[in-house]
Amino acid sequence: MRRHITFMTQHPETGPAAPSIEQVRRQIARYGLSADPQAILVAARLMTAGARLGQAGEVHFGRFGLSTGRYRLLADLEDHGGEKSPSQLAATLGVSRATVTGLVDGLEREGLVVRRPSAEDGRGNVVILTARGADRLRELAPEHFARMQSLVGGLSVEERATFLDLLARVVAGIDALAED
Amino acid sequence: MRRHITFMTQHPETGPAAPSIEQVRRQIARYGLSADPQAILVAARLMTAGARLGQAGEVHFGRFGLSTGRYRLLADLEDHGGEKSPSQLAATLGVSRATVTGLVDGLEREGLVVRRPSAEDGRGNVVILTARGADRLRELAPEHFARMQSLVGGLSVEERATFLDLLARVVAGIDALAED
DNA sequence: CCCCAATAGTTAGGTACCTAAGTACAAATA
DNA sequence: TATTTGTACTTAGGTACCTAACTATTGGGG
Repeated sequence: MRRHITFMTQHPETGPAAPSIEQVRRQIARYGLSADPQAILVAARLMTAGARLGQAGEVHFGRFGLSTGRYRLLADLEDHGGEKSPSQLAATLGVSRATVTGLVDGLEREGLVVRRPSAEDGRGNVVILTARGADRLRELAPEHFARMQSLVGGLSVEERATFLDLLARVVAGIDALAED
Repeated sequence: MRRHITFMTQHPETGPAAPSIEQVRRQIARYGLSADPQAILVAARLMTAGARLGQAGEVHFGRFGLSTGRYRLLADLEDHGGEKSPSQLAATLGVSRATVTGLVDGLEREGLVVRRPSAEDGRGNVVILTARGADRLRELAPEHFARMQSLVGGLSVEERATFLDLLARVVAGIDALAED
């Protein structure tokens, strides 16, 4: 039971080419810098992997008539009893309130959530998961979790633990990328 | 010497909340599935990290009046002698030709590249890196590589090697997410 | 020699993000 | 009590992606 999805149905086949260590060395040399090629390579590969993963995620969720952002909103909503304000959603999803507005717009068009004015706060809305929305989540769950699991299926339990640890430490360093 | 950048100048402060193992367990239980919570957690964290890294990357490149996509195009161009067709760029960057059209549009507006009709192929263009474009790359290189390096600065050389290996194996499994 | 399929690039429409500005309402303060 | 400050959400405009459709040109097969 596939829906009218007009995006992300073709396999792009491509995916960003992972940079090679030689390419990195060449770049560093070109500007006469003293950076560690291995470190740069790891960072570059991680960014490439992140982009590829993001694109694959869109294809994945597209199969269910959703996008990554819409799925995350729906799942977060269900995790919170099916009712939450846009501001709360923005905070836990880590996106701006404007983005939540857009996501809810789309989900509401599809009938997966509804907006109701907040009882306590005259300024606020409450986004409510509909039965249709809950159905959609239930429907995609088996395939979703199976695919997520197969994503890291090539790693042993110990390797996954190691990966989780290393990943967390890199994530902690992400702010170094953007800090003033 | 910062440029007229109107996007991504505020620190969003937020960043997607990393899912907890309990949250994952709850989701799996809700649908009566038998997925391995640890595996799901790793996959979810990786997707979150990818998204965060992508956003941080935009902030990073925004400091130089560029975006991740535009920087990658510029760098690839320089790596290739400063001249390449849009199709070739699309292939190595792993994006669609339509996306390259948009990226080149922006870069051409800024005077960092120019489009010239191809001599061999009447259908084709050649995108050429301008002196201004090369200057921009040279200008941002020190800060760029320093930040990239500090991104993985929390990892030892051995850990980085391990991370690179594990990452490659996960990337190899990415297609499992989107395959038919 | 001509036609037709394949390719190069652009355009149109859609999605997710962002920032900044605008509107409505709440809460704190003078 | 009136004003000011802060918060909630939306809207406007911008960027990067995507697919699908369209134009132009190339190149192979009848």
